[in-house]
Amino acid sequence: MYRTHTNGELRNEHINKDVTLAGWVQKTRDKGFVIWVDLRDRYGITQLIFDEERTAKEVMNVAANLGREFVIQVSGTVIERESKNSKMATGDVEVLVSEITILNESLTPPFTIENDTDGGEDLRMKYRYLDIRRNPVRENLVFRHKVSMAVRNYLSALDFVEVETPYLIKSTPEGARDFVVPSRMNEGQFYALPQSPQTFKQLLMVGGMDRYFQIVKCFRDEDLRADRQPEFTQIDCEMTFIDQEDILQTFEGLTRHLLKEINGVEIGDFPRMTFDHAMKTYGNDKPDIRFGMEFGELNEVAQHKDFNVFNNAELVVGIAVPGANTFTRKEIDKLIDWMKRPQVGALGMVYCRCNDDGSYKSSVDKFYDQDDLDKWAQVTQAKKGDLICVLSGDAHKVRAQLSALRMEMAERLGLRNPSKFAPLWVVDFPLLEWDEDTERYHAMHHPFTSPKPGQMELLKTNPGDVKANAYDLVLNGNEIGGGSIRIHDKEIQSQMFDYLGFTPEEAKAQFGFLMDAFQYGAPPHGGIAFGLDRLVSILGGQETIRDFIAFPKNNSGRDVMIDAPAPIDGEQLEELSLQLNIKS
RNA sequence: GGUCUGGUAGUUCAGUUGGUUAGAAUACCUGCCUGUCACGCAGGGGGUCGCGAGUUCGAGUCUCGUCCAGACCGCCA
Repeated sequence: MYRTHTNGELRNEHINKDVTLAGWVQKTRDKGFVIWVDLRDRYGITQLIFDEERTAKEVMNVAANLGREFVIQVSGTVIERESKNSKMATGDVEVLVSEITILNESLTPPFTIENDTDGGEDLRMKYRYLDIRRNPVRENLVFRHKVSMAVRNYLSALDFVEVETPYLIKSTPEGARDFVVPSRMNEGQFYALPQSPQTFKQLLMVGGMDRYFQIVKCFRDEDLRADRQPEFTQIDCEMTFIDQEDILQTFEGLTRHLLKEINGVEIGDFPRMTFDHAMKTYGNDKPDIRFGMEFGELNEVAQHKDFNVFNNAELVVGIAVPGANTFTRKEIDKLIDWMKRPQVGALGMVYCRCNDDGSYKSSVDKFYDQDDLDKWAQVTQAKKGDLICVLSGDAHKVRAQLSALRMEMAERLGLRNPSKFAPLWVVDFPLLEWDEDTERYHAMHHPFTSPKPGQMELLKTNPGDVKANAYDLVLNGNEIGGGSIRIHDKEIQSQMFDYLGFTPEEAKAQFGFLMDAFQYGAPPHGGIAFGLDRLVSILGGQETIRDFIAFPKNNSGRDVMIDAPAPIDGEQLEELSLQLNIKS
């Protein structure tokens, strides 16, 4: 037996007990006459004591030569400490060691194994197994486990069944790039790793499973972000004989349950907002509604003066940044530069200080008098002390730019409080989205999404206006889930593929299996998928999902610990009938 | 594909206008220390300034290229 207790366990009531402990050496404090060793495991730290009067010389010698992260096993007696440490759970006691075994030595770790490590991101990823020994990382993984279990328990209680779907499937041109896997037994052919189990879960509904979920890895070969990994985990769900309202109710219930169980936060009915309203009011289809700064459209009050920049713009729109009239000219100029960076792409910004005495001072006083500016303030709901920021130009672009400004200002003003939770349903998404590159419409959600009832005809005349039975769940400005009511009729599905530019042959080759299935009594169905990594990080109050993934990839999609991806040897290529054609 | 930031001791960083032997903290090693818990004290070792080229009497510092890391835009149905 390696241990009788963990290192988080011993208390006053264990005094005089003989115990055996095992773990890692966190730190040794060698005073000569006495040596203390902090012994660590997942559960905590227990102080060991070696004392020249009570400890055998050989044992004392071993203790004096312990290094950080050595793995040891000790036996001894629990004793009361002479000086207690109220900051430690085990701080009333220590173990007087009589036997010690070094189970494994350790090199000096390249960074400190402490809550606030001195190690940089890079190094921590390379030695992730050491990083995982640190409390914050370990706690995040345990936190993720708790969320997963809460999801499984909640959905299982509602008769959802977790079914595994295959990872080796078929590549499709829609959506993100696929990761592909060559097939040795089928020369020149490739599997693709799923971007989501979408078609399989629909086939499970055709198969009569009624309610399905799966906590499942998905794969997308696209560039990474702080909140985006090439392999990520979804809570994938699908239900039969339901309409949109059933889905929203069910998964609002799940989310409310998680917020309560995990965060102890009680939230009533989630607000709902149409896609159009979200874009108009927040410039964004995933608005953070923890704070205001709603858009005020100023075309009526700001155009038809002598200011041609506004007169020529499709949209003039502004926000009132609370309490920001204290910004100096220099700070505002810096902000305008920030807005002009290519990442945001604004051409300029007009501002107006709302003075504490009720007067206004704007960067365009030449064109607008106090009455004009007062109207701006009314439209943007600006109060005394605020700073109104106004952008103009192409409506689509300007909304995106103002949205970026809104989020940046919220960040700077500390309005993005991670312990506050503001969920929101965004509904009535457009079915289609115009793609500039290919000059055609493509599915905004995916090609299996059903249009709103009675809108099939509109597809022929105004495809961009067709709304879909599609919805997103937004939490604190992050899309944490999205789904739709699916098409379950072969004819409508064929028409949809047709509108999306698939020839009947292509549609049959790629999704023939699904349309075949629809001919055998496919029931009405729909579902939703949550991004687990993102959900967990938001519930955990943190920004990056990497901290909640045991072995994440870096910015360029590499695993720096195992050094993947890596070349394969000629023999493997030969076996797969592959030849490399590397340029440069 | 693009924009920006960074790369100096094991680690985190400083390094002025281009100028002596490149520093600090921490980690590591040695010794001392009768209750430590961020122990303390004394001493010590430790550098391909990411890599390559250029400018210069002289480059950690300036220029160009390149590699790596991070954030963002494009992309992510």
